[in-house]
Amino acid sequence: MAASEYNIGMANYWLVKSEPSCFSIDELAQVESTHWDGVRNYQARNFMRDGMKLGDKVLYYHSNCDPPGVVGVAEVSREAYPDFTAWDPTNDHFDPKSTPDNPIWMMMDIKFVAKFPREVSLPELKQAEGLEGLVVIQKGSRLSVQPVSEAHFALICQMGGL
DNA sequence: GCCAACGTTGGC
DNA sequence: GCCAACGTTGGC
Repeated sequence: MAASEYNIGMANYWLVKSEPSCFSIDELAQVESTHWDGVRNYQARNFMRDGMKLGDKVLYYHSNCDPPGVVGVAEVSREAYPDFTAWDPTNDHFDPKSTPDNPIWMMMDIKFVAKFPREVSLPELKQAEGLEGLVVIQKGSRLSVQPVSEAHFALICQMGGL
């Protein structure tokens, strides 16, 4: 199922990507909770704004590293609100199209839940039986916030040793 | 570091 | 509205 076809109202499980050199699962564990800012993709924003509800569980994925993969679980601790980093000209993700009166980008808060006893690498995800259709294993999948089915979520947690 | 895939921008 | 050019993502 393509992400664009996903029925937003039914999703309770998600996957977010972060480069560990930027913000790793260990850093999330240390700060307990953080705002998930800097998303500048409309599809990802729409998932945050319209789909992600308080308490929804989130797979935490490390991208752009070796190996990439799912490293733990977080949960939504505050639903979408305007991403104020878009209004700051000194911020890397500054976007002059967004203003306090008409914010176009959203962020949310997530909190740490658990780190997997073992990382589930991207090659493992691709090889696993039962993960067909998982967005992150599709070729060219760049979406940084993705819906995940309940069955896929449960299987990946099991693979990670939770 | 390379480059394919993808999203966005802007000329027309 | 089309599409070429461009910038970014992220696996490899």
